[in-house]
Amino acid sequence: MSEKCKKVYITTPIYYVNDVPHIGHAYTTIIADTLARYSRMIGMDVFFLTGTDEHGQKIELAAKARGKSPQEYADEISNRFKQLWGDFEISYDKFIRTTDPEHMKGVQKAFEVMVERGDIYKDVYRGHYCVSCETFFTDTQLVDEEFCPECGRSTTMVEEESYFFRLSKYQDKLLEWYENKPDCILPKAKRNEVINFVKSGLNDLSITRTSFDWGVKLPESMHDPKHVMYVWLDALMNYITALGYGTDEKLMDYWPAKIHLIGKDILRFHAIYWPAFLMSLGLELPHHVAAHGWWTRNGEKMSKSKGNVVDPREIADAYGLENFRYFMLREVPFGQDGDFSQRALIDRINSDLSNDLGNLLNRIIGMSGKYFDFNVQSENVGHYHKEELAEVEAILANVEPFLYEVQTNRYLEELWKTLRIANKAIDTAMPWVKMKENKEDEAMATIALVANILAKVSVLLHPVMPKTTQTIAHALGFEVNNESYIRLIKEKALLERFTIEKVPPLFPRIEAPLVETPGQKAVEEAKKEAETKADKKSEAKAKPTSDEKEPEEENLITIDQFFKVKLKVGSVVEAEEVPKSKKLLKLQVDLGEEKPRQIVAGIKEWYSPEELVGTQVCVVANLKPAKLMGMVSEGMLLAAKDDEGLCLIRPEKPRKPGSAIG
RNA sequence: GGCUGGGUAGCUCAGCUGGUUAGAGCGCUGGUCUCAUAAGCCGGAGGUCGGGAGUUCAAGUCUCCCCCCCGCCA
Repeated sequence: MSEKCKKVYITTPIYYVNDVPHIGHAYTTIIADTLARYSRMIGMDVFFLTGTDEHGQKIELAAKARGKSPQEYADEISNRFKQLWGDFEISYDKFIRTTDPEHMKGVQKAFEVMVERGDIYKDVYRGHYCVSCETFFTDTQLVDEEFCPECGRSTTMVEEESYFFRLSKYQDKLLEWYENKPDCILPKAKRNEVINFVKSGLNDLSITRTSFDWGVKLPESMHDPKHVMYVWLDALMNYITALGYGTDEKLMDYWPAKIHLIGKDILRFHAIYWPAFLMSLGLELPHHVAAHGWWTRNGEKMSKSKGNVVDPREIADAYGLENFRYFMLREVPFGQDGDFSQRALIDRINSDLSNDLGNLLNRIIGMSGKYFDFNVQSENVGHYHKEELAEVEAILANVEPFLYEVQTNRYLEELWKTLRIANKAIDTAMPWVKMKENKEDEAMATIALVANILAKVSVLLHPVMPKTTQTIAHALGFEVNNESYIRLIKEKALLERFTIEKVPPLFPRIEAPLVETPGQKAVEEAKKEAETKADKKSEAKAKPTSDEKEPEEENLITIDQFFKVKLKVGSVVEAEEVPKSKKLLKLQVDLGEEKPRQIVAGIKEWYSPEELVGTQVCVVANLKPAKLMGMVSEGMLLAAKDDEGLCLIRPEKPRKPGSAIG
């Protein structure tokens, strides 16, 4: 952050109220909170925004299904977010809702400006509409030119009057932006994706709808009351309406945003549409759009249907909010997906927080108490520990950029290097030996060195763990704030003296998982993991070379879960090669339904079309349709493969097409 | 199918413009101190750097081909 921009504006996305808060929301918000706290600590004037996105047909319908008005429903979910952020002590300055009157006015104002700029025109929107999903799709999104990519049902062509935004007009300007500001999109790898997308050509954007009501109406000046704004136009504008755009603009000098934190799923909207809107409005572009990855379970995306959703509140309650924050920010490189497991969380807490950080404080408390009645002076640190000091300062002088690039994992890693230096210094200097030799100055210098390192780390760790670091600071006899930041970090100074206070261990070690809910499966697994681990330890000592078998790592499923997969016998009625494909055959398979299913299978290397026709196969019948080389595939064949090749799994005797397998 | 980014120790990953015995953290393991939360510190175990070919005095690091994974697009 350069000196000239003292104002720092940080945002999370506004969360859509069709879902209650989950770990992904918590992750984004905690990153943003950390950046906001850091910026405040170093003396910036920070405005930190979060909120909820509440318009759109989905909300309208969800409300109706619950017998509520959209507003009632939105209020309810929006409150859930507000409550969670309250409980998580998120330091936001404003919580915006797209149903706020000021926001809606601001969006209308923006619409008018875009019209004046000649960037909006009226036309007809043609799209393929899936009644079941209530969603429009373009030609290219359709599967086999007809079917819904979401649910596989057939779609109908619908035409609707709509206003369009001239996105195409901004293609070159966007490319210039990406070119001139290499770090406008973080992480860098994502930037290429965006550039590619833009280079491939931008279509103008349909930005209004007439098919539902729950949204921001067009401005009066348009005299077109049947249109409402499409959700993305409405939603993205929150970043400026929150500052009063179009109403009371006194906060607008926080613009442009320092950083928009988002999940990778909404990168396109933030890296393409949003900057184009801003250009149209004649506003500056944000400095960074930073997209993070997902939290997964065993590599799979969390979802309600899989029952593997992790509740952030539950984890934070069990393990401590700040430990949880530390874990999320330390565990995974920014932009990458991270796998959540209690094992990983526990390992982080034990090795990083208990062993390295917490224990260091205890060592200081122990020695200072025993040898110096809890009073330690730093006067001889420079004399006895010049090298360690220099090493630590060199590391700490270079950590800031990691935070700006949202490389929180690297940032924390660097801080921990200094803790290692501190722990090592104690072992090398051995103050207890020095005390016996009556070298009290040296012993005190070592303790003061370590106390200073811990003090500096506390300051830089404060944005991540606000309360814990304050506890550490208090135990050392100081306060984390802008003043101590300037003194300890900016000026690289030492605290002259420490008045140490004995506190109980900050991070008790955790032996076994503390939570039992993230899906029954997950619990058992976590328990088993812990037990195995414990067993291994004790067994290793008792009988080092036992031939114990590793317990099955595979996840056991219940019979109910198995029966979710509908397996059926099918007869191959047609088969043909897929041109240009080395692997694929296109089959028509009779599953006893009205008409045969089309199944595209990667078996060309092992089977010819001729030998398949008339034979029977086993088919996964309720697989979501997929599009392979432009052809829809409505199922999957069962087959076995080893290094000698692939063979199909077939019924031993012919069965009626459609017979269930189970 | 097109285009990014990857495939490096059990795990997660560093390795810039090619150059001495390929690194870190965690895990495992041997040792050691005692101020400390059975923590710390020191050491070890050895990974054909996805496969193959090539360029070079020299390649994880460049070129070509192939295999596999993630992502974006079609």
